[in-house]
Amino acid sequence: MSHMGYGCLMAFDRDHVLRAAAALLTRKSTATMDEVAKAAGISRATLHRHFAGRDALVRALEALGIAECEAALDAARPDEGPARDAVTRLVREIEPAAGLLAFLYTENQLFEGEEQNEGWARLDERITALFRRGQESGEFRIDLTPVWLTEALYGLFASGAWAVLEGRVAGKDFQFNIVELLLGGVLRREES
Amino acid sequence: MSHMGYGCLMAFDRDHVLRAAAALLTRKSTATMDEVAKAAGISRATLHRHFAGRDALVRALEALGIAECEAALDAARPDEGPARDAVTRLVREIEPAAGLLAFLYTENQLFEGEEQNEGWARLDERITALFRRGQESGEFRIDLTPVWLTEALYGLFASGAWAVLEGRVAGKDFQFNIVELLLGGVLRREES
DNA sequence: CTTGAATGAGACATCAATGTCTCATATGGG
DNA sequence: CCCATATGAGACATTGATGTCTCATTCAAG
Repeated sequence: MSHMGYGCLMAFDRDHVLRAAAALLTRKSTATMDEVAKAAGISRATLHRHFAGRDALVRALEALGIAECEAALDAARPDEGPARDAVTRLVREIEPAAGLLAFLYTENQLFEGEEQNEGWARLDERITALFRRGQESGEFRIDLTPVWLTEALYGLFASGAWAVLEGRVAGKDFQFNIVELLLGGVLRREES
Repeated sequence: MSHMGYGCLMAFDRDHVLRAAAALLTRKSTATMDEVAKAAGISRATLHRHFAGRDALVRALEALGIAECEAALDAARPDEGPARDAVTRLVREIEPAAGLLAFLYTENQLFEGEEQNEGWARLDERITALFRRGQESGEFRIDLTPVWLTEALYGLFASGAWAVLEGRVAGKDFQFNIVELLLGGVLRREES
């Protein structure tokens, strides 16, 4: 009782449960608590003991998604080197979280109330800053706002994640597809 | 009674109701039948008389979205002129339906059962064909598959619609933002 | 005016998911 | 071995949305 810290007997792995929930909800955003529990391999009672309710579960997933994105941003070193390379690194680092991100992106109920997690604003700011840096260095065109580019990047993440999920595109092309489309666009160019 | 065709006394405007529902559900995808009815300015009873249930309503919205997209494709003349111009026309024509499209795009329950509306497949095919035409004519790069480009276009539509809805980007920039990003990409180029 | 049709308002039953509870069981530590 | 703790299974009440029903009202046509 003294130190009930993590790791005593706990057959319960919070991280594992969250990831299972994310994987399921990415495919079926209306999944029941029962289905989530089943997907995580635990009973509904246990799921409910650790997450006060569906809302709390979604909030936890939101926090997880934000944390993974921030970690990805850290790992991508967005302030180093050419902005285009930083964008490439960012997409690569965020790829494992793309499914979760796609789910959260569509869970617009999160953004209904005014009490939205300020983590999104931080993320937006960091990604926006990256695009702005690319514009100021002359690498990126300046007629598309950094805010729009950030939104578009989210959309491409969602599209990419779903396209892979449904088997329309190969999972190994995820990074290539997003980076090449975002940076280079569709038009063919004669260039270096 | 003889000819109860549309237009007798009907204060009920099916199209108006569907558009109100689309506008509401685009912002709050979990809106109640009650809220939908209120948003459409009719009673829940009437709403229920014309749409057997929430499911039927969503199906009707799906059919409306597909019809609008097909109309947009027709109007865009995807087989005429340079493919890049056809894409530009397509984005312009589809813009009014972008919000509805974004809602349907996230309503992935529609694609759970195997009985998904074949209209999507037709649309996918037509848009994919446009990108393929651009590749074959040498306008578009060939290292991004037409299928991915189609998925990405959907994602950009959703991103654009939401960004406008939340006031992050100006509505008048919708077409420009999407077309320029999709065709030209972010990288700055020295060119014509 | 009279009539038929559609609507609005509200009552009502139904149903699914949620949240809470109890109890039996297993498991690890002392 | 004994105890504490966490879990699984399931019963149970609650809640919110849904779908159905009735009835009064309105409105246009005849």
